[in-house]
Order: sequence, then structure tokens, then C-alpha cells
Amino acid sequence: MEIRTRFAPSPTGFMHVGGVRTALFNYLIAKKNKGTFILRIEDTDQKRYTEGALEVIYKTLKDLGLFWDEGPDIGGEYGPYVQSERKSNYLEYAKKLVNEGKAYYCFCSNERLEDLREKYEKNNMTFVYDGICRGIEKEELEKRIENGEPYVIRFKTPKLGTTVYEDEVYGKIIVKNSELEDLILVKSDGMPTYNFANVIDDHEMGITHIARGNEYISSTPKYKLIYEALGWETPKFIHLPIIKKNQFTNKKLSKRDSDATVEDLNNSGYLNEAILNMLALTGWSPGGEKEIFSLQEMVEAFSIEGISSGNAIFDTTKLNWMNGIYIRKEDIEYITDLSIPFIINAGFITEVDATERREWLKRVINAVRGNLEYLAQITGHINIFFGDTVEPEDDESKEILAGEQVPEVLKAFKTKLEQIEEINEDFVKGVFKEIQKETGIKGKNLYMPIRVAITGQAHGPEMNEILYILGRDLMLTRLGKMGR
RNA sequence: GGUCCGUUGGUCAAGCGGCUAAGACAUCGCCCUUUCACGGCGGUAUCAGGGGUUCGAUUCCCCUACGGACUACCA
Repeated sequence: MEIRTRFAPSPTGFMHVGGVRTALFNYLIAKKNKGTFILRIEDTDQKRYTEGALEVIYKTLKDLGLFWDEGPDIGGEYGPYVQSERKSNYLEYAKKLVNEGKAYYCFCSNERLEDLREKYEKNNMTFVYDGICRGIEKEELEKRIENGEPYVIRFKTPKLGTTVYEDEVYGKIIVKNSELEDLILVKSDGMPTYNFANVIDDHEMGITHIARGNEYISSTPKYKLIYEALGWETPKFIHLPIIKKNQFTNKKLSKRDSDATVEDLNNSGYLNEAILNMLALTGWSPGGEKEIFSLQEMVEAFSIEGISSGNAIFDTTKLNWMNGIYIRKEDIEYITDLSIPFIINAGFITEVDATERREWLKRVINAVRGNLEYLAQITGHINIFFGDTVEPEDDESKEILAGEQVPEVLKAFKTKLEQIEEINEDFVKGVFKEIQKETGIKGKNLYMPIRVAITGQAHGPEMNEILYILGRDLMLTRLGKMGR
């Protein structure tokens, strides 16, 4: 049988990492089995609808590479894929259940329900509706409906016995039916409740595996009862451990904890590849020692058995490490594209520079990418390549420039620069050796003063790269303005 | 309050009756390196507590503690 999974977000305008992880796992389950991954929008609550929210969902999923096979924008055999456009059937199913004696009309007022609830709570019991409307005679029922009395349709949950279902992650879940409420299927406005609509939609769309957050674990028995009442096969349930907030959340971390949206993470310079990889590894383990996975590799390695049952904290520290790996391994063109906005934003370059000086920028970015955990940090590393003047930035660098051999070294270096037109391989290869030969100064005493003089810092990328990137003229300018 | 679920180092986690309890991140030390970073090597650190079952429990059962979810005419 074909495996069909679905990701069914509400269009709230945000795609939090937890939601993305749910999408990812549904995607993986489908693709691992050569199945179909479906996107369905749950927008029955119009109050929640936000302008542009759909686009956020589409964009996030696409950027991450989680392409759906059926969905609102591309259609499919089981459409429509927007819940608000499917409303017609729900009532019919509910009425069918009523006719079969598996559901009933309930006229109870909110006040009565409130009183009831209070009574139960006082006795320390789980509130369940007492089902008084189950017993309304047919004649009375018809009369009340005719009179326009508001009603809801409730499911007739068995009073006795237990309901059991086998969770793919948590194992057997057993609940006493007496703990289960006669849940509402159709609201007094004729709209289905979320739970009911979900069951219907999932069935009609042929969903075979439902992966969702484990907050649904206790309501799943109710779902199962509805499936059974309708005579439908129950899909497999894969409840996922929740990704918790960092317990040490503070202002600095808040953007990177589990509340974070993918957009937030992107804005700090986290790559989608790293986010996805990290998300896969929280709540799932491939078993082996491999940790860096492309989406395709995840598909191959994935198995439901590898999903863990304990809730996890999104490890932002490890995300930093992993993101650094991707920054280093991805194509430099790609990293350059992603880095440019940060560099423009910091005022180092303009939009025009970004295209006109792209080759140079690429070299700059490549020179510093090894130091980065996330792209926003790049500005702190490339600043040495901008500006005509240079100041030793800290005590360490000042101390280096104070060395007694420094004037001689710098003078020699300056002379060498003046003798060439531009930096080339011969110059880079030979300049330090020559200076060493002429002055007798070598090692740190030779390299460090030059580094500090032309960059202002005692740390940074490889010297040769710096020479190329800075270029003859700028170095001369900087050296010239130094002693001033 | 009730019901359900969970608990292996600071974090992510492997383990599915017998192991010196993997691995990764972080941390510490060493090496590489003219600097920083990367990289390499090594160290510190974990079975929440208590009862059972068993020749033997991290693994199975029970209790306690702690954490989470659910308990809507919200999704």
C-alpha cells in the first residue's frame, strides 16, 4: 500500500522549528517508503488567519527542500487542500453517525456545562459531559430542532471498557472510556471541530501515517473511536517528542531557542541545511556515528524505530558547531550570496559593490568563513579589509608594534611594495624571505608587525590571503597613515 | 485535582538482561600553525531515588520525585 503522510499547519505567519521538525519527519516517513507527502492548510479558525501566512509556509518548506507532492498550490487528486474549502462533507458524516446511533444532538447550554464542570472539579474528577441529551426522544428532538434551538452534535463515546491504540513511538496507549468525553463533532454554527475535521480529511486524503507532536497522545484514543465508528481503518500514529525551550533562556538566546522561527535563524545566518540537519537529530537518532546528513541521506537513514520518546531541548550550541561545518563545506558562491546581505547591512559595501566587486568579496568571505558559527558574525572578521586607516585594536597589537625591530621591518615591507605594480604570486612567495635576508629579522618578529600594521589586529586570516585581498595600494595607504 | 507520557554526562544521544555504559556538542589539556580559526589526539563528566523479579538489572514490574501534555462549541 502506498504510504501517504501530511503536514497540516495553521497559517499563523510563523514557522517555528518545532513545526518544521514535524514537517520533516512526515516528509522522511513518506520518502523513505517512496510515498507521498502532502501539505494541507488548517485554516478553519479564521481569526487566526494572517495575511501572507501561506507564503511563509510555502517559502520555508521550499527553502528547506521539503517539497510536497500534493498541496493547495499544486493540487492533487484529493483536493482541495485548504480545510476551509472542504467544509461540505463534515456535516453529512456527522449526520450519518447520528442515524446509526453513534452520535447525537445535544442542546445543553454553556451554563449547564459550566456547572457540571465545576461539580466534577470539586470532586477531583476529570470532567466528562454526562450525556444527558443522549436520551432525548425522537419526537422531542425533532420539535426542538424545528424550534431553532441551538445544538451541537456529540460523539457517543462508550461508557464502559477501554480504548487501546498502538503508538509507533510510545507503544500501547490504554485509556478508560469513562475518562473520555462525548466530544463535539459539529459546533452550533454547523462547523466541524478541529478533531472531527482532521479525522475526515485524513481519511479522505488517504493518509496512512500521522506524525505529530506528542501533545496529541492523549486525544488520539478519541480519534480512534471516530475512525472505528465510521468504519474506517485507523492510520498509524507516530507521536514525536516535543522540542522544549532552552531552560536557561535569556535575551541573548531567545532568538535561538525552540521558539525561534526558521526566519529568525536565517536572519542570524544559520543555513537551512544546518537547521534541517540539527532538527533531524533532535528526537531521532540514526544509530551510527554519522551526524552530518543531507536531506537525501536522511531519507535513506531514516527509520521510525530511531525516534526517541523523551522530550528534548533544541541544542543551539551544537547548532552553532554544525552550522559552522556547513559554512565551510558549502559552495563559496552560495555562501557569498548568503553573506552579502550581512555585509551590506553593516555598511561595508553597497548593493552595487556586491555585484561589481563580487570576485573580491568571494575571496574575502572565503578567507574568514573558517571562523564563523553563523553568518552574522562575519562583519567582525572582515572589518580588517575595509578603510584607509588602521589602528592597533588592543593592547596585544599595540605591544607588537612597540617592538624595537618594527620600524625596520615596516620600512622594508613598504619598500618592497613600492617596487611592484600589484600583488602577485612571486611577490607573496618571496617578500618575507627577502626581508628576512636583508634585515636578519625572522619569525613572529617579522610577521606580526606587518600583520598588525596592515590590519590592526594580531589575529586573522592567513597572511598571503590578506596580501592579495588588501592589494598594494591600500596597504601602502595604511602604512603611510600609520605613524601620523 | 484527574488522566496519559517521559526521565542515560551541562546538551543531543547509543543501549532494547551480562559492555571498562558508544558517539557528538560544550568544557579542559596537548599537538599542528608566524596569529585566530579549522583540524588531530587525549582528559573530566551520565543510568533521578527506593523497592522488587532474576544467577545477573541502564534494560522488566511497582512506588516516589521531578518534568511535560491533555482535561474547549481553539487549532
